[in-house]
Amino acid sequence: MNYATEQRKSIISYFEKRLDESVSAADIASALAFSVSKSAVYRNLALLEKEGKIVRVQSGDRTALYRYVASGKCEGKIHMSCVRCGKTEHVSAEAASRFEKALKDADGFSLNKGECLLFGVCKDCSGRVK
Amino acid sequence: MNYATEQRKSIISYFEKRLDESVSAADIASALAFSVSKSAVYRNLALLEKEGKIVRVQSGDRTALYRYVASGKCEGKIHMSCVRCGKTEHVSAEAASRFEKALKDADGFSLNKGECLLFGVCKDCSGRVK
DNA sequence: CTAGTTGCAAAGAGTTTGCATGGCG
DNA sequence: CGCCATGCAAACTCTTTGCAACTAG
Repeated sequence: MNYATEQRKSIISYFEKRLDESVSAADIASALAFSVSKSAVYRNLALLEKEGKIVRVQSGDRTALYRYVASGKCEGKIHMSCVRCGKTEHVSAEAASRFEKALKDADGFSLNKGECLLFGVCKDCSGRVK
Repeated sequence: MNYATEQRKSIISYFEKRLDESVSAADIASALAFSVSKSAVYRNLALLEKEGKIVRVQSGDRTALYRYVASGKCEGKIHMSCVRCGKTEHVSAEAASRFEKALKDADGFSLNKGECLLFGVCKDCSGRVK
């Protein structure tokens, strides 16, 4: 099962070029409009999510965003998104693992780091006036 | 502006009875079906969000969830949601503030704690077999 | 050849909006 | 009385699904 179709390859390669970004189904569908249909996009997103190659994350509005994790580059990374500029970055490894441990110890909660998206104001924006 | 209509009061009182829960527009609309219309629910949610009385949080699927923060009970609390049982709890204050500080120091990122929802497995579920 | 996959269009779910009516202050 | 808010239904957006045709293995 799971054929390597042209469509699937296009979608994966789209993700591979955007390792740190969270992209929506619409982003993919419009970028690949000539080679992949909208339904194939949705079906492959569901498949890839089930395989654990991508992770669904929150978005300010109500569209689902997906991030590619199969490359390992974002594996186990907590992402933080700036509410001013929208940029998304990784939480530094030390802060993340210390927090993970604290959560485990204090609350008995095992964090799924890759699924978490934090909100706040990034370094670049905290200087600026609102 | 912002009249205290019966509908608005009903919605706020609905939230006040569920301080730690994240509720959807549909939850409210069906609970108050006889006194508040669906559009009034959505319009009031938008209003309350703008006023900062409720916060919108992520949900596994694509429906928006809202949490009441005006009571102060959840103010500045990071919430964590169990991906197995769906329960949502507060991250203990120490873990949260230590993490907040680490983020600030290491990454220059100012966390909006109230807007964050973490995912993982809670104490009760981590014992159980999947 | 067979099971997984695709496209298209239609169906769904959740949310938003236009408009006339109703109610708070 | 004036302005904001409500109800209802229609409009929208994003996502899912049925089905026949197609294709990777």
